[in-house]
Amino acid sequence: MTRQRARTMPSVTDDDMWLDETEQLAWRKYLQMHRLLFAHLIQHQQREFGLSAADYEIMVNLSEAPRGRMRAFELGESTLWEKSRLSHHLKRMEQRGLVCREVTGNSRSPDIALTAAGRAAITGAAPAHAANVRTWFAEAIGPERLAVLTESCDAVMEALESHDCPL
Amino acid sequence: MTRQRARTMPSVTDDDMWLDETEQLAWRKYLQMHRLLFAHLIQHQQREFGLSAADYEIMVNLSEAPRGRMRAFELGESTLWEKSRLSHHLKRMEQRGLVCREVTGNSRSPDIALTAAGRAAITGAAPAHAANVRTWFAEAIGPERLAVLTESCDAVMEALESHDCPL
DNA sequence: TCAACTTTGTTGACGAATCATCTAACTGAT
DNA sequence: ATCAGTTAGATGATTCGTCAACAAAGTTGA
Repeated sequence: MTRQRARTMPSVTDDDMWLDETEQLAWRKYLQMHRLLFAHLIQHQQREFGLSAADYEIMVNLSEAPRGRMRAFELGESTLWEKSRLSHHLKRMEQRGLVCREVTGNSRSPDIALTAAGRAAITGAAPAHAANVRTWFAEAIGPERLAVLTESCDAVMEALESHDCPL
Repeated sequence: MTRQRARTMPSVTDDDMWLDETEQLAWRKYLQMHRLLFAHLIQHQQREFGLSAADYEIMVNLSEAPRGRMRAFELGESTLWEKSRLSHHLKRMEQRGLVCREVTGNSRSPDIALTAAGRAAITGAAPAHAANVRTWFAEAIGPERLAVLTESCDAVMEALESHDCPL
């Protein structure tokens, strides 16, 4: 599996630098699948519930939090978003009335909490979203291949962690 | 009361609407893997070569085209981008000197072609990109699982096409 | 107590993506 | 030839995401 025939200098004409046919196909198909799947999921959710993927991600995290409230940086950790993106997006969601900032007794930065409208929005959207993920992803792939996919995801993430890049 | 299992109609209270543990895990892991993988790929390419994922996608298509030139709508078909996104992005790439618009003999809309600088940019970046995709994706997953993944992608795309949504 | 440092969060500017709209060119039928 | 319908492409407004800089606390240490 390792690439034998390593040369002294990388060159664009050197086949070893490139993906072979199968890898190429797998990669392109993966890219296409991901793009299509997300186009469908997002479009659905946007059209039916007015929630973007970003909105949804925030609100799922909030709704699963112990008391329905989290500090902004905790949201940042679970979503892996940049803090500025998070800040900007929370401001917009606050203006739309989906979340609010509430100061807890002590004088730390405020918690982010779902408003009643916000909670209604996810609980309204979640079933349809779950159903879509199920039919288009989980059921389409099927249990055996899904298990393999999960392994593959682990393998990729391990490779990312071990191989150079601390990101 | 609402907990009894509906048989005839789908319902939000029906367990069948939700993802089970395994599906849930698979989906979240997939989301996380994709996010991490792309963060690494894009960051690398951006940092080392100043090319975004979008730039790269355009230029790969152009470099593989018969005579290194394509009509804009052909690029649109192979990238699956919206035409306005394509138009905006091509304008920016043109301003950066990566591509140019060239009118071919007859009076149709101009072809999009790589400039010398543009060609140099991909041929410079492509090996590193291919190597990254290989180590982080193809080799990490391994040939057997990669084959299964490819099947899964096909299955998802079929499901998307058959099931309602014309997108 | 004071200064350096880290953590948490905000802001503004700019690049990128989407949507709706608009234009020009091609197609084809009368 | 002309009018309608489609296709290819551009544009502007709006929104989203990133980057860099900033600010306000909290922490550590002399």
